[in-house]
Amino acid sequence: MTESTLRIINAIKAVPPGRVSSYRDIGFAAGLPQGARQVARILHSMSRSQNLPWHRIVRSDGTIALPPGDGRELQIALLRSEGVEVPETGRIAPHWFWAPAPAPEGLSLRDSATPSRDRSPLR
DNA sequence: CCACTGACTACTT
DNA sequence: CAAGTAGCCAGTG
Repeated sequence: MTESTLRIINAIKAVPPGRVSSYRDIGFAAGLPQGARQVARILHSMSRSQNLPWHRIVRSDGTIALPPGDGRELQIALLRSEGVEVPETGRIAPHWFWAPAPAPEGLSLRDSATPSRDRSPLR
């Protein structure tokens, strides 16, 4: 279990009920701007043992990552029970996204040297 | 130690 | 819109 894994876990736990966050934003908050897949891996393998609010994490475009029949329906139900509006289209509006707290100091998340691509807004 | 793997993303056809 | 491509990097075996 690495350092960054712990930060990712903490970032996930910090998402409040009734809001959602994305793999990408969690990665940013944990100091891993390119760590979306690591966030996904952690959710996949540790959500149970670490008691993570896995259902509050969606793709950066607002769609649900889980395929139908593999928890997708449950995730939608849980989100709706918290008050999050999940339209029939399956795309959650940006309005429900929670802005993660910046990572602790010393961590260079967004390096300003990197061009436009790391902070491009939702499509 | 090495080689996959993938609850992702951004870009390009 | 849909489909294909190229990076990403912590787990897992």
